[in-house]
Amino acid sequence: MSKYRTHTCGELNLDNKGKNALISGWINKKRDHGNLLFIDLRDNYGLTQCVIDKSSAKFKELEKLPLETVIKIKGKVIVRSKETINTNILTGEVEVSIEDFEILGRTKELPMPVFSDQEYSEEIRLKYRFLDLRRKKIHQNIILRSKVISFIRSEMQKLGFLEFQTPILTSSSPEGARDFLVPSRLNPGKFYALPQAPQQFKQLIMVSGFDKYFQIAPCFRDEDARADRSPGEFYQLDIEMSFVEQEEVFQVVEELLVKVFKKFSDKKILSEKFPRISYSDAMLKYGSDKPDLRNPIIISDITEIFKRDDVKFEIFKKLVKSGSIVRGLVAKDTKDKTRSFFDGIDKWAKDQGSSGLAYFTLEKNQKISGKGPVGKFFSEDALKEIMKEMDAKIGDTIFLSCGQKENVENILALAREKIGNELKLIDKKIFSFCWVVNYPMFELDANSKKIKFSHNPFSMPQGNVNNLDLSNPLNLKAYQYDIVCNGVELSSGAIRNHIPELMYKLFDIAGYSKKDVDEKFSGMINALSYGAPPHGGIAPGIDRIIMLLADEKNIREITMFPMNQNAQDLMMNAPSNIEENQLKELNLSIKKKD
RNA sequence: GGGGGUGUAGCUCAGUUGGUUAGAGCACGUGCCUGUCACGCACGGGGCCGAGGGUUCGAGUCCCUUCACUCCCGCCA
Repeated sequence: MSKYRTHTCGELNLDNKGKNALISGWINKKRDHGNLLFIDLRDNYGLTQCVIDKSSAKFKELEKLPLETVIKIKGKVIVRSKETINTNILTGEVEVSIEDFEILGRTKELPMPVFSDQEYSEEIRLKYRFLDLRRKKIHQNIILRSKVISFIRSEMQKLGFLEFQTPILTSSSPEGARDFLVPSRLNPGKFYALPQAPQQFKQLIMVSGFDKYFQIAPCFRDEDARADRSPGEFYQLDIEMSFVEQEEVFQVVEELLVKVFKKFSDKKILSEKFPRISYSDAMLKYGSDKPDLRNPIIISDITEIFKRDDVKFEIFKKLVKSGSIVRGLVAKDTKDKTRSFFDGIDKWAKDQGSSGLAYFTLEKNQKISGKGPVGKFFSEDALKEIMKEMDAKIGDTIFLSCGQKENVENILALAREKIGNELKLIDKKIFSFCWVVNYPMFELDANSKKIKFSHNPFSMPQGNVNNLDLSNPLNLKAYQYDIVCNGVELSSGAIRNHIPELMYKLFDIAGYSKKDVDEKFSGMINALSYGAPPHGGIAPGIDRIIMLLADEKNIREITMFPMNQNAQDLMMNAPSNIEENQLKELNLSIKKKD
């Protein structure tokens, strides 16, 4: 028998009636009636109410113990009278009558209460993470995370995938995010980099003939944090398969994600066969490559309307003449909304850094007219055309943005979300997945005006690989795909380019010479030259999946020991200063900041 | 690197137009209370109002600087 317990705190019920029990845990809550004391004892599994009255010699001592003291209680399981049953806890039909107890771990005064639904500052939560993690909601989130990862692992194994570890100390790569660097003692002046993803390794695993690989892989990127993005490290379900085309990757991932989301959430999956949307369609209709498809609002391009003579909206017309575009969206059935609602949207848009949103509401008395600040600029014919183009009806409001494509996409994507929320168009009880496909291989860097890889440089371009027209690289599409769920980018993947000659050509377009490629990607390019199978994969973000399942907006709520926004661990005091001799060994010196 | 928000008791927060001794709930301490489950009641300890400077007869409150936390933009193949 265990020295500490015969049962956990979530275990006792009517079956244990009259039995002796030994339970250990934290004092979650006391209710002291002076002559009668209730103690809720908590462990990982649940709560058990324990009771003692003043006739017991132990009463006085127990009464004095502060919350969160760890104790062992010895007592008898007794059945609660009907009116004192607590249906909120697993053990609510019984309680333990305390005969003896022992203090296992004392506590100082708590810097933050454990028993409370209150919210606390991140600072205190992160510094005392071990207390924070005792609290119910986050404790359950972390358990959920563990279960999801175990489930994924076993499903992947069932699907015939093999799990492999890849190095944590590897080489810095020029593409992508900023690397975390680790100085090498044995190779003075040289550095390892922590992997941003096991990208090259997983491809090397395919070249090595292992066929189907997965890993719950830590990834390290030294970029600034966001609510949904930890600084430093995050986890991906890294997957790679040989001898597959895009569709075969889709099949595996759809099946897996549907299983995971069905098992761990009550929310409905809108379509188990994820709809596919081309990147260009997504940018047009949703202004974003991570559209929230729960939101029914769709963006349309009506630039042409502003070239008509019966449209007098001179500001937009002038901009259109000089190359701007006009796109807009329809807020359905908003004729009864107040002026302040519309102005609020316009003001909000300006706060987002745009030039604002023009709007008018469609009315019909004798004839169709536009009501609102810019409504008068449109003839009835023009309005009819707009209604046709945008699928708008009388009583709807049209919001318009005019400007450079990128800015228009941006503000309308935000407006779509904002208006969708304000009009309560977004069903919070569903998951709406989609594939975004046909990403461009290259894009123009806005600052340098140079052509760069738009996603992953190792992706396979679409078209006949033996006779690819590279004269207009910006038109080239790649077998590159993302999964988006409820507006969250869940994963990114691609069919890889396994043909070295083609890879040199593509890198050349992005400004890398053959020599550059040979140096920077030596492991990969070398391997591809010795008989590489066609292969492809994907890497769903574990943290984001858990966030969706746990319905949390902040990644720290599903991360056991996260860093704060400045990439500091307040509990462990990382990063920290190091000893002079450590620096010396590494041949490093710190330049003082002035 | 840039913009917004917050900072008052151990914790969560009030604090009016600049005006006496800065409040509440929880936690902690003392006492009362035998069926509570957010138990109740009474009393008590606890404050460099993030830090520094300024305006003023007088600053938690106004101004400047700075620090911390957070959200967003940039960044994140």
